[in-house]
Amino acid sequence: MDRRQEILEAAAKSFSLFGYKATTMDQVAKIANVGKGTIYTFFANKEELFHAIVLKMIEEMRAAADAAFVEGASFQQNAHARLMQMLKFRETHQLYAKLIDEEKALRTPAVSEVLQTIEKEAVSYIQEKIEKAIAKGELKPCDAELVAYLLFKSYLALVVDWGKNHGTELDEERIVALISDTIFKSLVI
Amino acid sequence: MDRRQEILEAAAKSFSLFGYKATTMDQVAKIANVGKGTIYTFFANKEELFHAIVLKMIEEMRAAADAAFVEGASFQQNAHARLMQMLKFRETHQLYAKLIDEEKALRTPAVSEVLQTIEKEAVSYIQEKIEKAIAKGELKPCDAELVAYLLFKSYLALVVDWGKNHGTELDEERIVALISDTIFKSLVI
DNA sequence: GAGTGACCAGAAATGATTTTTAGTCATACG
DNA sequence: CGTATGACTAAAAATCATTTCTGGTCACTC
Repeated sequence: MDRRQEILEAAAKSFSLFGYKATTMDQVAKIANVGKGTIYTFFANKEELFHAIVLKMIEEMRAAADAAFVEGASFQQNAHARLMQMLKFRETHQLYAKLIDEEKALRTPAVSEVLQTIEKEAVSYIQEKIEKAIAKGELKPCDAELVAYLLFKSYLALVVDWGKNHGTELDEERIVALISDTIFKSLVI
Repeated sequence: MDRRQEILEAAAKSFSLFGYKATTMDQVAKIANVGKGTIYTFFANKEELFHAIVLKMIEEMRAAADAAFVEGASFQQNAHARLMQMLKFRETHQLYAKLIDEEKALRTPAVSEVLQTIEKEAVSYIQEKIEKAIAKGELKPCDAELVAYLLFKSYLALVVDWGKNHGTELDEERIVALISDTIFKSLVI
Protein backbone atom coordinates (compact mmCIF):
# COMPACT_ATOMS: atom_id res chain seq x y z
CA MET A 1 0.00 0.00 0.00
CA ASP A 2 1.38 3.24 -1.29
CA ARG A 3 1.36 5.89 1.43
CA ARG A 4 0.75 8.68 -1.04
CA GLN A 5 -2.17 6.79 -2.47
CA GLU A 6 -3.65 6.12 0.96
CA ILE A 7 -3.47 9.81 1.73
CA LEU A 8 -5.13 10.75 -1.56
CA GLU A 9 -7.94 8.34 -0.96
CA ALA A 10 -8.45 9.49 2.61
CA ALA A 11 -8.46 13.12 1.52
CA ALA A 12 -10.88 12.45 -1.33
CA LYS A 13 -13.22 10.74 1.07
CA SER A 14 -13.04 13.49 3.66
CA PHE A 15 -13.35 16.40 1.22
CA SER A 16 -16.32 14.70 -0.41
CA LEU A 17 -18.00 14.06 2.89
CA PHE A 18 -17.29 17.26 4.80
CA GLY A 19 -16.03 19.79 2.28
CA TYR A 20 -12.77 21.71 2.31
CA LYS A 21 -13.05 23.72 5.46
CA ALA A 22 -14.46 21.01 7.69
CA THR A 23 -11.76 18.56 6.65
CA THR A 24 -8.84 18.66 9.06
CA MET A 25 -5.38 17.37 8.36
CA ASP A 26 -5.58 15.33 11.57
CA GLN A 27 -8.66 13.65 10.23
CA VAL A 28 -7.07 12.85 6.88
CA ALA A 29 -4.07 11.42 8.69
CA LYS A 30 -6.28 9.26 10.86
CA ILE A 31 -8.34 7.94 7.94
CA ALA A 32 -5.16 7.26 5.97
CA ASN A 33 -3.52 5.59 8.96
CA VAL A 34 -0.43 7.76 8.76
CA GLY A 35 1.09 10.37 11.02
CA LYS A 36 0.10 13.91 10.18
CA GLY A 37 3.71 14.79 9.36
CA THR A 38 3.70 12.16 6.61
CA ILE A 39 1.10 14.07 4.65
CA TYR A 40 3.52 16.97 4.48
CA THR A 41 6.23 14.84 2.89
CA PHE A 42 3.93 14.41 -0.12
CA PHE A 43 1.96 17.66 -0.18
CA ALA A 44 3.24 21.10 0.74
CA ASN A 45 0.02 22.09 2.47
CA LYS A 46 -3.70 21.50 2.73
CA GLU A 47 -4.45 23.46 -0.41
CA GLU A 48 -2.03 21.46 -2.53
CA LEU A 49 -3.58 18.24 -1.31
CA PHE A 50 -6.97 19.67 -2.21
CA HIS A 51 -5.76 20.60 -5.68
CA ALA A 52 -4.52 17.09 -6.26
CA ILE A 53 -7.95 15.72 -5.42
CA VAL A 54 -9.72 18.25 -7.60
CA LEU A 55 -7.40 17.53 -10.51
CA LYS A 56 -8.41 13.90 -10.32
CA MET A 57 -12.05 14.96 -10.35
CA ILE A 58 -11.52 17.09 -13.44
CA GLU A 59 -10.07 14.02 -15.18
CA GLU A 60 -13.18 12.08 -14.24
CA MET A 61 -15.38 14.85 -15.56
CA ARG A 62 -13.58 14.88 -18.90
CA ALA A 63 -13.85 11.12 -19.02
CA ALA A 64 -17.58 11.26 -18.28
CA ALA A 65 -18.04 13.86 -21.01
CA ASP A 66 -16.01 11.79 -23.47
CA ALA A 67 -18.10 8.77 -22.60
CA ALA A 68 -21.18 10.66 -23.80
CA PHE A 69 -19.75 10.78 -27.30
CA VAL A 70 -21.65 8.79 -29.89
CA GLU A 71 -19.82 7.82 -33.08
CA GLY A 72 -21.76 9.02 -36.05
CA ALA A 73 -23.93 11.52 -34.19
CA SER A 74 -23.78 15.15 -35.30
CA PHE A 75 -21.38 17.57 -33.63
CA GLN A 76 -24.40 19.33 -32.19
CA GLN A 77 -25.81 16.20 -30.64
CA ASN A 78 -22.47 15.23 -29.17
CA ALA A 79 -21.82 18.70 -27.85
CA HIS A 80 -25.21 18.66 -26.18
CA ALA A 81 -24.60 15.26 -24.63
CA ARG A 82 -21.18 16.33 -23.40
CA LEU A 83 -22.41 19.58 -21.87
CA MET A 84 -25.32 17.88 -20.17
CA GLN A 85 -22.96 15.26 -18.81
CA MET A 86 -20.67 17.88 -17.33
CA LEU A 87 -23.57 19.76 -15.79
CA LYS A 88 -25.01 16.57 -14.33
CA PHE A 89 -21.65 16.10 -12.66
CA ARG A 90 -22.47 18.99 -10.34
CA GLU A 91 -25.12 16.89 -8.64
CA THR A 92 -23.77 13.45 -9.37
CA HIS A 93 -20.22 13.76 -8.14
CA GLN A 94 -20.20 13.93 -4.37
CA LEU A 95 -17.17 16.20 -4.12
CA TYR A 96 -18.45 18.62 -6.75
CA ALA A 97 -21.86 18.84 -5.09
CA LYS A 98 -20.26 19.37 -1.70
CA LEU A 99 -18.03 22.15 -3.01
CA ILE A 100 -20.99 23.93 -4.56
CA ASP A 101 -22.80 23.79 -1.23
CA GLU A 102 -19.75 25.04 0.60
CA GLU A 103 -19.31 27.89 -1.85
CA LYS A 104 -22.89 29.01 -1.34
CA ALA A 105 -22.87 28.65 2.44
CA LEU A 106 -19.32 29.44 3.53
CA ARG A 107 -17.63 31.28 0.67
CA THR A 108 -14.38 29.53 1.48
CA PRO A 109 -11.87 31.26 -0.83
CA ALA A 110 -9.98 28.08 -1.69
CA VAL A 111 -13.28 26.56 -2.80
CA SER A 112 -14.32 29.54 -4.91
CA GLU A 113 -10.98 29.40 -6.69
CA VAL A 114 -11.25 25.72 -7.37
CA LEU A 115 -14.80 26.00 -8.69
CA GLN A 116 -13.63 28.64 -11.13
CA THR A 117 -10.81 26.38 -12.21
CA ILE A 118 -13.29 23.60 -12.90
CA GLU A 119 -15.47 25.88 -15.00
CA LYS A 120 -12.49 27.10 -16.97
CA GLU A 121 -11.53 23.51 -17.55
CA ALA A 122 -15.01 22.73 -18.86
CA VAL A 123 -14.86 25.69 -21.23
CA SER A 124 -11.41 24.64 -22.46
CA TYR A 125 -12.75 21.18 -23.07
CA ILE A 126 -15.58 22.51 -25.22
CA GLN A 127 -13.18 24.82 -27.01
CA GLU A 128 -10.97 21.82 -27.87
CA LYS A 129 -13.90 19.97 -29.35
CA ILE A 130 -14.96 22.99 -31.38
CA GLU A 131 -11.47 23.47 -32.74
CA LYS A 132 -11.23 19.83 -33.72
CA ALA A 133 -14.61 20.02 -35.42
CA ILE A 134 -13.50 23.07 -37.36
CA ALA A 135 -10.31 21.31 -38.42
CA LYS A 136 -12.37 18.34 -39.59
CA GLY A 137 -14.68 20.64 -41.53
CA GLU A 138 -17.69 19.80 -39.39
CA LEU A 139 -18.08 23.40 -38.26
CA LYS A 140 -17.53 26.73 -39.89
CA PRO A 141 -14.48 28.59 -38.62
CA CYS A 142 -15.38 30.75 -35.64
CA ASP A 143 -13.91 32.25 -32.50
CA ALA A 144 -13.75 28.93 -30.68
CA GLU A 145 -12.90 30.38 -27.28
CA LEU A 146 -15.81 32.80 -27.33
CA VAL A 147 -18.26 30.30 -28.72
CA ALA A 148 -17.23 27.72 -26.11
CA TYR A 149 -17.73 30.29 -23.39
CA LEU A 150 -21.12 31.31 -24.73
CA LEU A 151 -22.23 27.71 -25.07
CA PHE A 152 -21.19 26.76 -21.58
CA LYS A 153 -22.74 29.81 -19.98
CA SER A 154 -25.95 29.32 -21.93
CA TYR A 155 -26.27 25.73 -20.84
CA LEU A 156 -25.50 26.71 -17.28
CA ALA A 157 -28.22 29.33 -17.42
CA LEU A 158 -30.82 27.06 -19.00
CA VAL A 159 -30.09 23.90 -17.07
CA VAL A 160 -29.02 25.19 -13.68
CA ASP A 161 -30.18 28.80 -13.19
CA TRP A 162 -33.59 28.60 -14.80
CA GLY A 163 -34.88 26.18 -12.19
CA LYS A 164 -33.82 28.44 -9.35
CA ASN A 165 -36.02 31.36 -10.39
CA HIS A 166 -38.86 29.63 -12.15
CA GLY A 167 -39.31 26.81 -9.68
CA THR A 168 -39.82 24.28 -12.45
CA GLU A 169 -36.98 22.66 -14.41
CA LEU A 170 -36.71 23.40 -18.10
CA ASP A 171 -37.21 20.21 -20.06
CA GLU A 172 -34.37 18.94 -22.19
CA GLU A 173 -36.21 19.02 -25.49
CA ARG A 174 -36.98 22.69 -25.15
CA ILE A 175 -33.33 23.36 -24.45
CA VAL A 176 -32.18 21.41 -27.46
CA ALA A 177 -34.74 23.14 -29.64
CA LEU A 178 -33.70 26.59 -28.46
CA ILE A 179 -29.96 26.06 -28.65
CA SER A 180 -30.00 24.35 -32.00
CA ASP A 181 -32.29 27.07 -33.33
CA THR A 182 -30.01 29.81 -32.14
CA ILE A 183 -26.40 29.22 -31.19
CA PHE A 184 -25.78 26.27 -33.49
CA LYS A 185 -27.67 27.69 -36.42
CA SER A 186 -24.72 29.52 -37.85
CA LEU A 187 -22.00 27.14 -36.74
CA VAL A 188 -23.00 23.93 -38.39
CA ILE A 189 -21.96 23.46 -41.96
CA MET B 1 -43.49 69.75 0.46
CA ASP B 2 -45.08 66.32 0.44
CA ARG B 3 -43.98 64.31 3.47
CA ARG B 4 -44.18 61.05 1.56
CA GLN B 5 -42.05 62.51 -1.18
CA GLU B 6 -39.48 63.82 1.30
CA ILE B 7 -39.21 60.38 2.81
CA LEU B 8 -38.79 58.73 -0.58
CA GLU B 9 -36.04 61.13 -1.53
CA ALA B 10 -34.26 60.71 1.78
CA ALA B 11 -34.48 56.94 1.52
CA ALA B 12 -33.24 56.93 -2.07
CA LYS B 13 -30.28 59.03 -1.05
CA SER B 14 -29.42 56.87 1.94
CA PHE B 15 -29.87 53.51 0.22
CA SER B 16 -27.73 54.74 -2.70
CA LEU B 17 -25.02 55.99 -0.39
CA PHE B 18 -24.90 53.27 2.25
CA GLY B 19 -26.86 50.32 0.92
CA TYR B 20 -29.80 48.57 2.50
CA LYS B 21 -28.36 47.23 5.69
CA ALA B 22 -26.35 50.29 6.66
CA THR B 23 -29.35 52.57 6.15
CA THR B 24 -31.24 53.03 9.41
CA MET B 25 -34.78 54.25 9.73
CA ASP B 26 -33.54 56.92 12.16
CA GLN B 27 -31.20 58.20 9.51
CA VAL B 28 -33.90 58.31 6.84
CA ALA B 29 -36.14 60.20 9.28
CA LYS B 30 -33.40 62.70 10.03
CA ILE B 31 -32.55 63.32 6.37
CA ALA B 32 -36.24 63.68 5.55
CA ASN B 33 -36.80 65.97 8.53
CA VAL B 34 -39.66 63.92 9.88
CA GLY B 35 -40.19 61.88 13.01
CA LYS B 36 -39.40 58.23 12.62
CA GLY B 37 -43.01 57.31 13.31
CA THR B 38 -44.11 59.32 10.29
CA ILE B 39 -42.30 56.96 7.95
CA TYR B 40 -44.49 54.16 9.26
CA THR B 41 -47.68 56.00 8.33
CA PHE B 42 -46.60 55.73 4.68
CA PHE B 43 -44.63 52.48 4.58
CA ALA B 44 -45.38 49.35 6.56
CA ASN B 45 -41.69 48.62 7.22
CA LYS B 46 -38.16 49.14 6.02
CA GLU B 47 -38.47 46.55 3.30
CA GLU B 48 -41.56 48.13 1.79
CA LEU B 49 -39.83 51.51 1.70
CA PHE B 50 -36.90 49.81 -0.03
CA HIS B 51 -39.22 48.23 -2.57
CA ALA B 52 -40.73 51.58 -3.39
CA ILE B 53 -37.29 53.00 -4.11
CA VAL B 54 -36.29 50.00 -6.21
CA LEU B 55 -39.51 50.20 -8.20
CA LYS B 56 -38.62 53.75 -9.13
CA MET B 57 -35.19 52.58 -10.20
CA ILE B 58 -36.68 49.89 -12.41
CA GLU B 59 -38.77 52.58 -14.12
CA GLU B 60 -35.61 54.56 -14.74
CA MET B 61 -33.90 51.50 -16.17
CA ARG B 62 -36.75 50.85 -18.58
CA ALA B 63 -36.70 54.50 -19.56
CA ALA B 64 -32.94 54.38 -20.17
CA ALA B 65 -33.35 51.25 -22.29
CA ASP B 66 -36.19 52.83 -24.25
CA ALA B 67 -34.05 55.90 -24.82
CA ALA B 68 -31.53 53.70 -26.60
CA PHE B 69 -34.08 52.90 -29.28
CA VAL B 70 -33.28 54.26 -32.72
CA GLU B 71 -36.12 54.63 -35.21
CA GLY B 72 -35.29 52.75 -38.35
CA ALA B 73 -32.52 50.62 -36.88
CA SER B 74 -32.92 46.84 -37.08
CA PHE B 75 -34.47 44.90 -34.23
CA GLN B 76 -31.10 43.36 -33.61
CA GLN B 77 -29.34 46.69 -33.33
CA ASN B 78 -31.99 48.05 -31.01
CA ALA B 79 -32.00 44.96 -28.86
CA HIS B 80 -28.25 45.22 -28.53
CA ALA B 81 -28.42 48.90 -27.60
CA ARG B 82 -31.15 48.22 -25.05
CA LEU B 83 -29.34 45.32 -23.42
CA MET B 84 -26.08 47.22 -23.23
CA GLN B 85 -27.91 50.16 -21.71
CA MET B 86 -29.44 47.98 -19.02
CA LEU B 87 -26.11 46.35 -18.24
CA LYS B 88 -24.38 49.73 -18.06
CA PHE B 89 -26.96 50.65 -15.46
CA ARG B 90 -25.28 48.29 -13.04
CA GLU B 91 -22.29 50.58 -12.84
CA THR B 92 -23.94 53.84 -13.73
CA HIS B 93 -26.83 53.91 -11.32
CA GLN B 94 -25.52 54.54 -7.83
CA LEU B 95 -28.17 52.47 -6.07
CA TYR B 96 -27.79 49.51 -8.42
CA ALA B 97 -24.02 49.54 -8.04
CA LYS B 98 -24.31 49.76 -4.29
CA LEU B 99 -26.72 46.87 -4.12
CA ILE B 100 -24.44 44.68 -6.21
CA ASP B 101 -21.58 45.47 -3.83
CA GLU B 102 -23.74 44.71 -0.83
CA GLU B 103 -24.89 41.44 -2.34
CA LYS B 104 -21.31 40.33 -2.89
CA ALA B 105 -20.03 41.45 0.50
CA LEU B 106 -22.93 41.02 2.91
CA ARG B 107 -25.44 38.68 1.26
CA THR B 108 -28.28 40.69 2.78
CA PRO B 109 -31.35 38.59 1.89
CA ALA B 110 -33.56 41.60 1.13
CA VAL B 111 -30.93 42.75 -1.35
CA SER B 112 -30.57 39.36 -3.04
CA GLU B 113 -34.32 39.25 -3.51
CA VAL B 114 -34.46 42.69 -5.00
CA LEU B 115 -31.59 42.03 -7.39
CA GLN B 116 -33.44 38.98 -8.66
CA THR B 117 -36.55 41.07 -9.13
CA ILE B 118 -34.58 43.57 -11.19
CA GLU B 119 -33.17 40.82 -13.41
CA LYS B 120 -36.60 39.33 -13.91
CA GLU B 121 -37.85 42.76 -14.86
CA ALA B 122 -35.08 43.12 -17.42
CA VAL B 123 -35.92 39.76 -18.93
CA SER B 124 -39.63 40.64 -19.05
CA TYR B 125 -38.72 43.86 -20.80
CA ILE B 126 -36.77 42.00 -23.49
CA GLN B 127 -39.55 39.47 -23.80
CA GLU B 128 -42.04 42.30 -24.43
CA LYS B 129 -39.89 43.71 -27.20
CA ILE B 130 -39.48 40.29 -28.79
CA GLU B 131 -43.21 39.67 -28.71
CA LYS B 132 -43.93 43.03 -30.29
CA ALA B 133 -41.34 42.37 -32.98
CA ILE B 134 -42.94 39.03 -33.73
CA ALA B 135 -46.37 40.65 -33.95
CA LYS B 136 -44.97 43.24 -36.36
CA GLY B 137 -43.40 40.52 -38.47
CA GLU B 138 -39.86 41.66 -37.73
CA LEU B 139 -38.95 38.37 -36.09
CA LYS B 140 -39.92 34.79 -36.69
CA PRO B 141 -42.24 33.35 -34.07
CA CYS B 142 -40.29 31.80 -31.21
CA ASP B 143 -40.49 31.04 -27.51
CA ALA B 144 -40.15 34.67 -26.49
CA GLU B 145 -39.69 33.99 -22.80
CA LEU B 146 -36.89 31.51 -23.34
CA VAL B 147 -35.18 33.58 -25.99
CA ALA B 148 -35.34 36.67 -23.80
CA TYR B 149 -33.81 34.70 -20.95
CA LEU B 150 -31.06 33.31 -23.13
CA LEU B 151 -30.29 36.71 -24.60
CA PHE B 152 -30.08 38.39 -21.24
CA LYS B 153 -27.93 35.70 -19.66
CA SER B 154 -25.64 35.65 -22.68
CA TYR B 155 -25.11 39.37 -22.56
CA LEU B 156 -24.54 39.20 -18.83
CA ALA B 157 -21.94 36.49 -19.35
CA LEU B 158 -20.14 38.27 -22.17
CA VAL B 159 -20.29 41.80 -20.84
CA VAL B 160 -20.05 41.30 -17.09
CA ASP B 161 -18.65 37.84 -16.29
CA TRP B 162 -16.03 37.56 -19.00
CA GLY B 163 -13.99 40.41 -17.58
CA LYS B 164 -13.90 38.84 -14.13
CA ASN B 165 -12.10 35.67 -15.24
CA HIS B 166 -10.11 36.89 -18.21
CA GLY B 167 -8.94 40.15 -16.70
CA THR B 168 -9.53 42.02 -19.94
CA GLU B 169 -12.94 43.30 -21.06
CA LEU B 170 -14.47 41.81 -24.18
CA ASP B 171 -14.79 44.52 -26.80
CA GLU B 172 -18.26 45.43 -28.03
CA GLU B 173 -17.69 44.59 -31.67
CA ARG B 174 -16.69 41.04 -30.85
CA ILE B 175 -19.85 40.68 -28.80
CA VAL B 176 -22.06 42.01 -31.58
CA ALA B 177 -20.35 39.75 -34.09
CA LEU B 178 -20.78 36.67 -31.94
CA ILE B 179 -24.37 37.29 -30.92
CA SER B 180 -25.56 38.27 -34.36
CA ASP B 181 -23.78 35.24 -35.80
CA THR B 182 -25.40 32.91 -33.34
CA ILE B 183 -28.46 33.82 -31.34
CA PHE B 184 -29.95 36.26 -33.84
CA LYS B 185 -29.15 34.19 -36.87
CA SER B 186 -32.34 32.21 -36.78
CA LEU B 187 -34.60 34.86 -35.31
CA VAL B 188 -34.38 37.63 -37.84
CA ILE B 189 -36.63 37.39 -40.86
C1' DG C 1 -56.09 63.34 13.92
C1' DA C 2 -51.58 63.68 12.00
C1' DG C 3 -46.98 63.76 13.66
C1' DT C 4 -43.53 62.60 16.99
C1' DG C 5 -39.64 60.67 19.66
C1' DA C 6 -38.95 58.04 24.07
C1' DC C 7 -39.19 53.40 24.64
C1' DC C 8 -38.74 48.28 24.04
C1' DA C 9 -37.43 43.70 22.55
C1' DG C 10 -34.72 41.34 19.73
C1' DA C 11 -30.67 41.46 16.66
C1' DA C 12 -26.07 42.48 15.97
C1' DA C 13 -21.50 44.15 17.34
C1' DT C 14 -17.71 43.75 20.60
C1' DG C 15 -14.09 41.68 22.90
C1' DA C 16 -12.10 38.62 26.34
C1' DT C 17 -11.37 33.75 26.66
C1' DT C 18 -11.08 29.14 25.07
C1' DT C 19 -10.65 25.71 21.52
C1' DT C 20 -9.16 24.12 17.18
C1' DT C 21 -5.99 23.40 13.53
C1' DA C 22 -2.31 23.96 9.82
C1' DG C 23 2.13 23.28 9.78
C1' DT C 24 6.96 22.14 12.14
C1' DC C 25 10.60 19.50 13.98
C1' DA C 26 13.07 16.81 17.51
C1' DT C 27 12.88 12.16 18.24
C1' DA C 28 11.91 7.15 17.52
C1' DC C 29 12.20 3.40 14.65
C1' DG C 30 13.20 0.16 10.98
C1' DC D 1 20.78 6.51 7.77
C1' DG D 2 16.40 8.21 6.20
C1' DT D 3 11.59 7.95 6.79
C1' DA D 4 7.63 8.31 9.70
C1' DT D 5 5.67 10.33 13.64
C1' DG D 6 2.87 12.93 16.99
C1' DA D 7 3.76 16.40 20.67
C1' DC D 8 4.15 21.19 20.07
C1' DT D 9 3.25 26.11 18.57
C1' DA D 10 1.42 30.16 16.74
C1' DA D 11 -2.31 31.76 14.58
C1' DA D 12 -7.05 31.36 13.37
C1' DA D 13 -11.60 30.34 14.63
C1' DA D 14 -15.32 29.30 17.82
C1' DT D 15 -17.65 30.53 22.09
C1' DC D 16 -19.94 33.36 25.13
C1' DA D 17 -21.16 37.21 28.20
C1' DT D 18 -21.91 41.92 27.68
C1' DT D 19 -23.00 46.07 25.39
C1' DT D 20 -24.77 48.68 21.59
C1' DC D 21 -27.82 49.33 17.93
C1' DT D 22 -32.09 49.43 15.37
C1' DG D 23 -36.75 48.31 13.53
C1' DG D 24 -41.01 49.04 15.00
C1' DT D 25 -44.70 50.78 18.50
C1' DC D 26 -47.62 53.83 20.91
C1' DA D 27 -48.77 57.27 24.51
C1' DC D 28 -48.60 61.80 24.05
C1' DT D 29 -48.54 66.51 21.82
C1' DC D 30 -49.91 70.33 19.07
